[in-house]
Amino acid sequence: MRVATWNINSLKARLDRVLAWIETAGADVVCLQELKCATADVPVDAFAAAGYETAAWGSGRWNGVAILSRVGLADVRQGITGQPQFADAAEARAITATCGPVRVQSLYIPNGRDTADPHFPYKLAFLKALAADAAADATGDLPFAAMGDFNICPTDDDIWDVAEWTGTTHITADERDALAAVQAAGLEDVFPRALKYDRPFTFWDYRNLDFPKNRGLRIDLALANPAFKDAVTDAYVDRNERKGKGASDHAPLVVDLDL
DNA sequence: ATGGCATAGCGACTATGA
Repeated sequence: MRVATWNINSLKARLDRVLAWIETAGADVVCLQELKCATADVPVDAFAAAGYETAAWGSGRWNGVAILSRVGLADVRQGITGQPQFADAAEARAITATCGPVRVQSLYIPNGRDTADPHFPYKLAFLKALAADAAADATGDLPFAAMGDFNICPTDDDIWDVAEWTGTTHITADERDALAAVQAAGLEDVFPRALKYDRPFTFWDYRNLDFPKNRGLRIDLALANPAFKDAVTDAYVDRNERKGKGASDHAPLVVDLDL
C-alpha cells in the first residue's frame, strides 16, 4: 500500500491538484496539513467520489489537518493528549486514524516564528506532548507512523544552506532535541529518496526562485514505529508536484509499504 | 535591516508561513 503526507497550503486553493495527485499517485492513505478551512468546509463529497473517506479537523483561516483513506477509516482521534494551547485556543494540528493495516497521524507542528517569539516555546511544548502521546502507538504491534510537517530540519544536511539560516528557527538544538525525544519514544525517520539532486527536500519557499535553485528544506517527515518501518519498501519526495502554477510550497512525501 | 510569494479574511490592508 501507498501512504503519503503533504502540506497543501490551503485545501480550497489546491483541491483540483490534490484530487489529481491522489489519483495519479495511487495513494491509499494521505495525510494533509494546512487545510486553511473549517471542518465543515472540507469537501468530503469530492473525496468520496474519488473513493476516499475523510477525517478532518479544520479551524478556519490557519492550520487544519486531515487524513484521506481508501482502505478504511476507524478510531479517529482529534488532537493529542496534553496538547498545549496557543492564545487560549487548541489549534487544529493533529488527527490520528487507523486505515486498514496501518495507523497514521497527520501532524502540523507549530512554526515557532522566531526563537524569541512565544510561538517558539509553544512549538517545543507541542513536541514534548507529542513524545508522550506517541509512546503507546510507537511500542504497539500495529504499524504506526506520525507523519506531517514537523517544521524542523533534523540535521544540517536537511537544509540547502545552514549558514543562511543562522539564528533562525527550524535548525536550533532545542528543536532538534525535542524531535529526538519524539523519536526516542520508538519512532524512526523514514528517509526518502531524492528524485533529483542529492537531497530529498520537501519544502521550497515561493520567493527568490528557491525551487528552481533547489534552495529547499526537508521538514516533512514520516516517523515510523518498528512494525511500520519493517514494512517500508520505498520512500521518495514527489518534487514534480512542486512544479508549475498553483503548486503548494511543499511536495508530497510518499511511503510504500508491503502491507 | 527588509522583502521577495502565496493564502484567507469583510479586505482597499493585515497576519501568517519557514
